[in-house]
Formats: sequence, C-alpha cells, structure tokens
Amino acid sequence: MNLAPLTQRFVLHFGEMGSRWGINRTVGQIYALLYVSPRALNADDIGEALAFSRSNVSMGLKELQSWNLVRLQHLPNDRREYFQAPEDVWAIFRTLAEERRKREIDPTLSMLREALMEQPVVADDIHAQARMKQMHDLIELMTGWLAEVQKMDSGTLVSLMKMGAKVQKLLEVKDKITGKLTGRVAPKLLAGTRQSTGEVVAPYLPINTASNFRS
Amino acid sequence: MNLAPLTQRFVLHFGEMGSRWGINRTVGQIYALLYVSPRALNADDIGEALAFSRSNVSMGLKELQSWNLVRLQHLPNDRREYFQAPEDVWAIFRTLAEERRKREIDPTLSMLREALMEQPVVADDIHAQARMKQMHDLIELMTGWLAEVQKMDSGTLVSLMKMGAKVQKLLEVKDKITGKLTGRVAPKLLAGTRQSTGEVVAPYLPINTASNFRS
DNA sequence: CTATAATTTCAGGAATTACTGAAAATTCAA
DNA sequence: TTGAATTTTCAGTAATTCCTGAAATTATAG
Repeated sequence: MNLAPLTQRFVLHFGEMGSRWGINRTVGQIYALLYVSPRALNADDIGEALAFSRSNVSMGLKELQSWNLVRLQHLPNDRREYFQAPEDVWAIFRTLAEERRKREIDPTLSMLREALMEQPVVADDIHAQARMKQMHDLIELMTGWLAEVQKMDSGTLVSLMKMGAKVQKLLEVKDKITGKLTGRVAPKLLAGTRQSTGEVVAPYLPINTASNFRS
Repeated sequence: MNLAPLTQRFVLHFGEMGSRWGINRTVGQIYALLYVSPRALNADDIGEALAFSRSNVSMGLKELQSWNLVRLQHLPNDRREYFQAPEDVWAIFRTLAEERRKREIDPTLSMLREALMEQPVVADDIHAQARMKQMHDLIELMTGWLAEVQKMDSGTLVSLMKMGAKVQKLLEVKDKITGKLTGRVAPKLLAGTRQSTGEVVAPYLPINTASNFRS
C-alpha cells in the first residue's frame, strides 16, 4: 500500500471501522479510497493502491455497487470501468440510511408484523407479542419520520439540525397559539395502550429514571 | 432450543440480524430472548433455552453488559444473577444510539480532527483533506443534533416524529413572524466554503439531481 | 467473426471469529 | 475459614468469512 499520508490514515481507519459494521475491511478501504480520491479510479488502480488481488477488488466493488455507494464512469479511449464516490456527503448519508433500512429494518418490520397477526398459544408468547408490538411501533414511527426527513433538501435539513432542541420551544409557542398539545405527552399516550392481544401495555416512561429498570 | 413459537421466531430473526451488524448470532439471540421474556433470566435459563454452552452465555452477557443493554437483578434466596432488558423501548434505543456513537462515531471524529490539523504535503492529500472536512462537518452536525434530541423526554420525541416534515412548515411560519432565515438555505451555505486548505469546496448540492454524480 | 482486453466466478487455502469444556477464580452461606 | 455454588477465563477446535489465482465469461476493437 503506497498512499499519501493522510489518505492512508483515512483508508486504514475505515478498514477497521468496517469490521465494526457487517462490512469487511477490504470493502471499507476501497470505499474510503474512492471517497477521498480526486478522480475516478479503475479496479487496477485500486488493487495497486491497496495491495489487493484483482478479484478481491472486483468483489468489493460489486458489494459497494449493491449498496449504491459508487458510481460508474467511462473515460474516452479506455475500455476500463472507473469508479467514484458521490461528491455530496449528504447524498452519501441518505443512501446509507436508505440501504440500511432496506436490509435491516424492513425485514425486521415484516417479521414483527407477521408475529403480531398470530394468536399466541403459550403464556410466554402473550408477553412476547406485547413486547414486539412496542418494538414495531417504535420502528414504524422512526422509519416514517426518516422517510419524511429524507425528502427535505440538504439545506433545510442542516437548518433543522442546527436548531436542535430549539424546535421544542417552537412547538411550545405553537401550542400556546393553537391550543393544541404537542410538546407534552398527550393524555392518550400516558394512559397506556390496549394491545391486539387485549393486554394493556405500560405507557412510554420518562427516561433516565431508575424506574426504567426493575431494581 | 425449546421456545414458545413467536418467541422463537423473534430470537432466530435477531440472531440473523446480528450478523449484519458487527454483533454475533449468539449475542443477538440472548438479547432477543431477554427482550421478550416476561421475567429476568439467569445464565442457565438462557443457556438451556438457546442450547448454548454456559461459557458462551457468560461471554454473551458480558458483551451485552458492555453495551449497557441488560440490567442485573438478584432474587431473594438465590445467589445467581438474573438479567433483563429495560422495559422502555425508547430507553433501549437511546442506549443503542449512545453506545454506537461511542464506538463508531467518536473514534472517526478524532481521526478526522487529527487529519484536519495536519498540513498536507502531497497533492492528493489536499483534496483528501477537503473531503475529510466535509465528512467531519456532517458528522459533527449530526452528533450534536443527536445529543440534543436525546435529552428530550420520550413523549416530546414521539410528538416531534409524528409531526415529521410538518416541522418545516412551522419553521416557515416562524420565519414570516421573526424575519429570520431558517427554512431556506442560508446564503453563506450556498456560497461554498473556504477550507483550511485554502481550497473552496462546493456547497451542499440539492439532492436527487443527476449532478450529484459526475456522469 | 476473431483476438485481446477487462471483468467475474469460484474452488480451495488463509485468516479470523465463534464456541466449548475444563480449570481457575470469585462469591457467599455457614 | 471452609467449601459449595456460581461465574469467568482460556486454550483448543469448529465454523465462518476472507482472499487469491486460475479459469470462465463478457465486451469491444479491428
């Protein structure tokens, strides 16, 4: 591996980080290299830069393509394929979120939905189903929110994030004006929820209190 | 493995899902079991339920404890340790986000900060550093926002998420009233950013346009 | 169509990670 | 303090994942 110093540190770091995800070191390094590279690279460039076999590069690039994380490019008078990472970091982040949702969240939601359709036959499964309902509702709320947020343009998103918790205050002001309840927990939420199982599930608890864990 | 039917499906699913993260199947299954269990379980319970060796359970529980995902409990007249998952799914989610930040984001931020302090000596590193700056800024913005959001109580968070993109409209209304600019991209953001490298980096682009990728 | 360049597939070996049983360490009741 | 109960450690093996070179496939220039 013969890379510029900063590039090398970045590439090695992403190789290590990759392992903490499901992604393997090779793929992490290839992506990192493409991300910082000032120009599109072909498979041989990559293999040489990272000292990987040509076939390993090929598999890594295929993986990255399946994640929609790299774009293909052709140069005039050159039959080889050139790869690059998108320029816009926000677009990259969106793609990542989207793909992870597809691979990790969607299958889980399906499993949960199926499980919630069933009639539990064992005592333990009654409680299990109620827990699955809680998880299902949280995931559904979060993915729905994520989908809406992903539609915003990057500028709006940046503004929102920079506001951070100040949105809360804005909501309170709005409450006073409209009289609607948003900043506090709605009574319905506090009342507990009757599940499809018939069981009444405890309401969302305030966090960071000892009562979150049985002691 | 001799589990109630719904419980078994849930446990097996989380085992598989674990592999897509960095987490191994065993740990995923143990956590899933604790999550749906109506009562705290000891290591032998878990080992028997999932057909794992006692030592494997011990290692899995240690891993889960290092993630702050399980709580320890003692029953009267029983020396064994009993484990359970927190009841509040929101608290669980917070913990997960927090721990992943510590393990994945923080080290990356450190690496990026260090790299941004250096003076690039090779041409390629000048571009690489500019790219790292973009990534650094995005991550910093997101983690800062996350930290603020994590301080909110679950109820507020639920309200916010249910509003989804409607927050945007609220911001526009606020703009009209206060005259401040938040809903649209601030001029400074559109103007591009002068990096520490001296290079002027392109501003955030509108997403979902072909121009995000060189064609 | 043919020849060559480029990419992909894949079987097998290398490296890593997971899991187990036995032994060591720890905890706590008596 | 002792000793039984419980948990943890760890070396060895099993299982899985990664990576390579060779062969097959695909693409395209001539």
